[in-house]
Amino acid sequence: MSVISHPADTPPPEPNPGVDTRFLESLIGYNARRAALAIIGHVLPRLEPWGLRVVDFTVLTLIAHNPGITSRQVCAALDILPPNLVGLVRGLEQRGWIERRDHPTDRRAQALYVTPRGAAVQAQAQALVSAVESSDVTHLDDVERTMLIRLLRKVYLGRNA
Amino acid sequence: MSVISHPADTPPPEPNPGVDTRFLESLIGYNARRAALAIIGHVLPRLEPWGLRVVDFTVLTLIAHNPGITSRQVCAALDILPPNLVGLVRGLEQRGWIERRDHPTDRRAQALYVTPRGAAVQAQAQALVSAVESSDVTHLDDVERTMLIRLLRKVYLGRNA
DNA sequence: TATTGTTATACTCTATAACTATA
DNA sequence: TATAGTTATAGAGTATAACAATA
Repeated sequence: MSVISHPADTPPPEPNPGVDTRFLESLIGYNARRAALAIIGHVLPRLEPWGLRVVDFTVLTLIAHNPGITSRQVCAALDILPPNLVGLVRGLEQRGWIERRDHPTDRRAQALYVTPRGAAVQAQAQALVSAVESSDVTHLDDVERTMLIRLLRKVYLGRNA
Repeated sequence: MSVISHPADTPPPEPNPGVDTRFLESLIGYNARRAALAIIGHVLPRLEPWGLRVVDFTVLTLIAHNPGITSRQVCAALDILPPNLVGLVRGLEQRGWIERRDHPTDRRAQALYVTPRGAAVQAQAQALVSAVESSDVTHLDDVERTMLIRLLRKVYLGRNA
């Protein structure tokens, strides 16, 4: 595919009058990707003031909502490979937003916690992300939004929507 | 975010029992991305026998459906940057699936066409992709599928669904 | 023997700058 | 002056192998 991301907030690709894209537009994968990139395109520049990328926000959020979570669990939840998480965690730690403590029962692992400052940043960013999703995507009413999420979950989970 | 792609057909990430991902799961962007990656994960290995990646298939399809289309138009339709398309077009050409001819009116541009072999490959691949989408994603009935696509288009186009 | 976190590294994907030949 | 296609290259993002410490 490719329907890509770009500099940050490039205008949405088409409509490209002369070109027939009907087959691609009949594919759920194509449309889901375009929708995801459109939303990320809106969220990205609004997180930039904090120096947060979407991944950073996602990891920070997961730690905020799951005090004491391990790196391994973050990796599993977000499907990030362990080597690629190392830098993300280090970045958040260096900015004083999270801290690592000894894991209570497993001395190999480390328990991750947000600091008070990290919690504040996360809360603001979360509010902002929620707002962007339900304002920029406000072409959808609540029923449609709920329906859309249910259908998407059905696609990637298979029935347990 | 990250909910990534992986080796090719890694099992879908979670469910990760202990971890609270409720906020992320309330986001359309998160769910759309997961759905897109799940589908791509199914399509990818099935295109591999032809040596086609998803981008290759998308470009080939666009040329097949739009004889005489220019590189610039392909870029605009798929939101690929021109430098990144060069290698894709060259690859398809070297395999004898597309050819470039002089553009009838603009001597800077070149018109792209599928060859008979290219058309055959594209038709098979298209049938396969359609089949994968409506079998692996068959958790959705036709009504749901139509609804899902309409809602996704509404997200990235804004009303003209 | 398997797992956690880590380093180092490779590979792919996406983006920028700059050039040529036309328009 | 602007656009189509191209080269070269830089930078993200994603993946693999291998190791020390612990389970």
